Amino acid sequence: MGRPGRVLPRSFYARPADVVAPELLGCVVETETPEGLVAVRLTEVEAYAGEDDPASHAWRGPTPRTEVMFGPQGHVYVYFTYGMHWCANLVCASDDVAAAVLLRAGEVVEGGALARERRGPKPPLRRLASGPANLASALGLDGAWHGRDVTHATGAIRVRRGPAVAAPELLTGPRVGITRAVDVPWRFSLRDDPTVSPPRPRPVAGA
DNA sequence: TGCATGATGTTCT
DNA sequence: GAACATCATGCAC
Repeated sequence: MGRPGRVLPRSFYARPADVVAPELLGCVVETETPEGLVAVRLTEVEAYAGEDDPASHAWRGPTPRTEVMFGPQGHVYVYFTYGMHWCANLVCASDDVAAAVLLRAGEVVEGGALARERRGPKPPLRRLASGPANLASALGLDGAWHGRDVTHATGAIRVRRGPAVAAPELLTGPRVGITRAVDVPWRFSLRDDPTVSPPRPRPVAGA
């Protein structure tokens, strides 16, 4: 009974990333593996527009790494960064627009024991899936998941619609951890939610 | 409580 | 060879 609404259809993702992103807040990402099921309610996401967005990995056109974003929407783009972390995006828009939404943080609502096992004993509960690499880790996501379809109710990864988020609970601001297009307010999060990762000061380039 | 820094490897110039 | 959609730790206050 704890399950939220139905699995989001492909049409949900067939819109610009900055439209899809805020609507993903409150929705629940589930991964199912032999180890068990983990479900995370999204509290923080970021939109990346593709080739028109200098901050996007797809900015310079398709590469072996980013070609999933140039494919059909409703798939997951998983990338490895900083030599040790996996991060996950949901591909949006249309086949010829490489837009995606980065999953930045969430609240573990099911499978807490398994998420804890994956993340180790140290992090407090609210930080099990706080931050894009932590979220991916809690869900057990890695390169093996790259390109998978998230729109099938029977798939190993899927996204369920959550309760609608009221406007006052929605917070927008600049994206985190990037050096280009830093002023574009495409970070979306739930106000006052303890699982949202703190904004960190950007390095002052050449100050 | 908050900032500075090291870890660690893939991707692109 | 440099940059990178990050995280945890350590030290200062």
